[in-house]
Amino acid sequence: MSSRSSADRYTHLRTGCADRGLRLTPQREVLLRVLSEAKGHPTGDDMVQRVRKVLPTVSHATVYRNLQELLGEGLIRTLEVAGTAVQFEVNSDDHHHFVCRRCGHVWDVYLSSLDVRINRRRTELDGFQVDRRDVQLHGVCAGCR
Amino acid sequence: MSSRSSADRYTHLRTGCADRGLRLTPQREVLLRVLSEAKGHPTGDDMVQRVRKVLPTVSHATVYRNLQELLGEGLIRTLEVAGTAVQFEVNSDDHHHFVCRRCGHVWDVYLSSLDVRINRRRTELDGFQVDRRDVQLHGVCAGCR
DNA sequence: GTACATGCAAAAAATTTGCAGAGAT
DNA sequence: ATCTCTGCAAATTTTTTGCATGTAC
Repeated sequence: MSSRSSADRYTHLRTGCADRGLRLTPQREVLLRVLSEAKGHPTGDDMVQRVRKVLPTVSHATVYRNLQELLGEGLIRTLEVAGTAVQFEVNSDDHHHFVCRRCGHVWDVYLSSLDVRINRRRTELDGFQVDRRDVQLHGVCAGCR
Repeated sequence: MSSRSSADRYTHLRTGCADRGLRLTPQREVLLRVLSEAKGHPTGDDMVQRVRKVLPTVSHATVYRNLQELLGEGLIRTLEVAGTAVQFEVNSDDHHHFVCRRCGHVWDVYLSSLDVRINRRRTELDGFQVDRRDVQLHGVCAGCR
């Protein structure tokens, strides 16, 4: 309900890494910090730039590899915005998104309730583990109408 | 409810283009056909290859430009799968998706009901036009567990 | 000590752009 | 005649890979 603080997010990511046996290298540590402090929806390259403010020699490869790893562990997630680089977001608040199909901008959407009922007859998900339900509203924002 | 046929999808796309003043060039016509017949979630480059089966000289630029245009008009949509090319899908059935965070594969999910209530106090969407509500389930598929 | 992580540098993949000419209305 | 659309070709952007070296545990 209440927004999680940046420090909380950092702790959550750090614990998540530890639990999964991911070592806490300086590069990864800075990335986690950057992620936990991120507002909006930075791209992979954004992240490289931000980490470089602290560790100027960090390589693209390292940041991208780490992002992939965190994604695979479910610690961060991505957003779909066609025609741009993948945008990342830290798993924290339970919020959703509106994406404008004209300008591609993303707005956060908070729900007061969400009821999703899967049609099991038409959907094959046996043995699947569902960790998250994301709602994306698509349309045209006020500025683009 | 029932699946729309490929011919119906094609008609829908073609009408959509006409309504918006998009000319029906041979290249665009083949692309619409390819889109309407697409199973799964082809990438931009997939689409180039498929159009080239009919028009071998079509350029990347043309296909990508057209995809962007159709996206902007809301006639097709994209899916988010980190670490892959953008995947497209024709606006047709009212289905949703499960994305495996390990292998990145996408499964179609059909819902028997969907109730989304926006918290207006916390969400600023005044003057926004919402055309679609997409649910993405995230987790780990049976094969990756 | 050992598996994991990084840097480097290059390659691969994906997408966009400018411009001149062709085609639709 | 005009405005849209295309092809070409190159550039840009984004992401990944292989391998030798370094380091957290």
